[in-house]
Amino acid sequence: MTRIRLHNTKTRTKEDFAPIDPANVRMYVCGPTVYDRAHLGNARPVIVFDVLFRLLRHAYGADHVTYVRNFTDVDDKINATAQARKDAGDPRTLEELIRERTDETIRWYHEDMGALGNLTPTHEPRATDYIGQMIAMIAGLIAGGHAYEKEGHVLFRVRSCKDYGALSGRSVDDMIAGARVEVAPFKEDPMDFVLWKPSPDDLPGWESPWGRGRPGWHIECSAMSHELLGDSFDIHGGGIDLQFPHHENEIAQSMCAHPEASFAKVWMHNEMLQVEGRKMSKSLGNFFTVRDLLDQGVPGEVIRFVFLSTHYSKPMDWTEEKAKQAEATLRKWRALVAGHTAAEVPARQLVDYLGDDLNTAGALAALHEIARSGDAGLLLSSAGLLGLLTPELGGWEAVAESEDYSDALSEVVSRWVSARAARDYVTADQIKARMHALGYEMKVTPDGVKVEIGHFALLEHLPRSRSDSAQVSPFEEGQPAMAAAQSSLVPKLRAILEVLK
RNA sequence: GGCGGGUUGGCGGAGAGGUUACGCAGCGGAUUGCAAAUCCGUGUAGACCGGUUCGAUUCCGGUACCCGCCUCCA
Repeated sequence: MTRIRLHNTKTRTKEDFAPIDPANVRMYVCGPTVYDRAHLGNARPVIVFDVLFRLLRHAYGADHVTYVRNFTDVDDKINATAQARKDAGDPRTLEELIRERTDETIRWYHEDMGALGNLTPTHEPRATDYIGQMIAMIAGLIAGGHAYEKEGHVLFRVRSCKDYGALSGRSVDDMIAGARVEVAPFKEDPMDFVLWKPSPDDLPGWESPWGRGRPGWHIECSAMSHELLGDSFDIHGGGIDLQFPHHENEIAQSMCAHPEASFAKVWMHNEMLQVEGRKMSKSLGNFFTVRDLLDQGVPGEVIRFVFLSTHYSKPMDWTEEKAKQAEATLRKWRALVAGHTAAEVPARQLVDYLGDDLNTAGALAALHEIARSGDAGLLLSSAGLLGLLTPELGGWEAVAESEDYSDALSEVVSRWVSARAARDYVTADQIKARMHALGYEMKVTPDGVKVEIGHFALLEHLPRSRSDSAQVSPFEEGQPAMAAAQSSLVPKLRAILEVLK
C-alpha cells in the first residue's frame, strides 16, 4: 500500500492519509470563476491537485477516486461582460449572453488546462445548476438558527458557530478589531456573511422563499460538495488566498447544516504564484494568461514542469530562466524515451516522494536519477504519474531542420560543411560562432549535419509589438509565428553570407 | 493592526539532528580539428543573534528582511 502523508491546514501538521472509504476517495477543489481566460496563477491549484488526483488513483485505483472541481458562473464580472454585449446591440437576452460567456470561458479553461496535461475531474458542477440545493441548505440553516433574513438578504450568523475561525487561526473578536469588514446595517454582527441576496430585475436571479435573488459566493461549494460527495469527504483543496474567508465560511455553513458530519477531513492550500520575483498583477504589467504563454510557443509540458519544481506550499516564482531549463531537461528526456514503452509501474522512490505531502521537486530529482540510469521504460512510467512525458503533451520537442524552411540557412550550412572539408577551421568556426549568436546549433552527427534552434531562441526573433511582448500564434511547423520568426532570421543569415564573401 | 508563509552553495530547489540531495551553470578529464552531444570527476551552502545537544543548516526562542491573506483577486 502506498503511504500518503498530507499537510492539513486545519491541524497545521502533516498527517497520515486514511480515506473514509478506500473504495471511494473523495476530493473537492475550488475551481475558477468563469468570466475570462485563466491566468497563470489559476493553473497552480489545478496542477497541484491533478498530481494528487493521479497519486490517489495510483494508490486506490482509478475507479475509486472522485474528484470534484466547480465552475462559479454567478458573478458580477460575468454579468458585466454580458451587459456590454447587450449594450453593443446583441439582440439576445441577458441570460443567453451570460450562458454564452460562461460556456466559452469553460471551453477555454478546458483547452488551457488540458494543454498543461491536467486530467478532467470526475465532476465539474456549475453553480447555476445547483441553486435548488443551495436554497435548501440556506433554509435548513435558518431553521437551525444559524442564519437570519433581513431586508431580502439571508445572512449567516457567525456567532452561532463556535469554531468559526479555526481553519485560519482567527477569532471573531480579533477580526472585528481589525475592522476591515463591510459594515451593513442589516447585519447582526459585522462578521456575518451573505448566503442569499436580492437581485435587481435586470440581473440574473432565482425565485426563493426570500424573494428573487442569487446566492452568496460561499454557499455554492457547500451545496455542491454535499450533493456530489456527501456530508463528509476526504480532501478539500484550493489556493491559500481562499483559506479566509471562503473556506472558513464553507466550514461554518456545512458544519452547521450537517452537525453530525465532519465535512472535509483534510484541508490543503497551495501557495501563490509570482512572476520574476513579484506578484503577478495587471498594474505591474506582468500579468498573463496560460494561453498567452502557450501562444508564445512555451510548451504546456514545460509550464507543468516548472510548476512541479517548487513544492506547492511555497510561493512559486515563474521565470523565463526556469522555463528554459525545463525545456532543456524535457527535450533530453523525450529523446531518451522516444520509441520506448512505459514500464508496468512507476519507480518506488518517486511514489514515496509524492506520498510525502506531494514533494514534486523531490519526484523530479528521482526522474533525473532514473534518466541518468538510462531506464527509459521506468522514466516513462514514473513521469506519467506526474503527468509528464505523456503522448498528449509531446510533439513540441521536434526541432526544425535546415531543409525545412530556408534557402539562406541551407547555404550557410553548406558553407560551413565545405570550410570544414577544406580544413579551413578559421572560417568554419567563424560561421559557427555567428550562427550560435542567432540561436542555431550546428552539430556533426553520424547521420550528417544537423541544425537546431529551440523554441526560446526562435522566440527571440519574433516580430515585437510595441509592448515588447511577442506576437501570438502557436509555434508549430507551418504556423504564422514560426514562419514569422524564421523569415526574420533570413536577413541575418544573408548577412553572415555577405561577410564570408 | 490581526493571521499565515518564506529566507539553503553562482542560480533553481529538496530531504535528513551527525553519512553525496538533485538539476543548471562553472571547473578538470575522456571523446571531438574546434564544438555540440555523451560519459567520468569536482562544490563543507544553510539570513542574523542566542539556547538545547557530544554534535544543528535540521529542534526551541528572538531579530531582520521578503511575500501573501484579512477587499467575492487562485
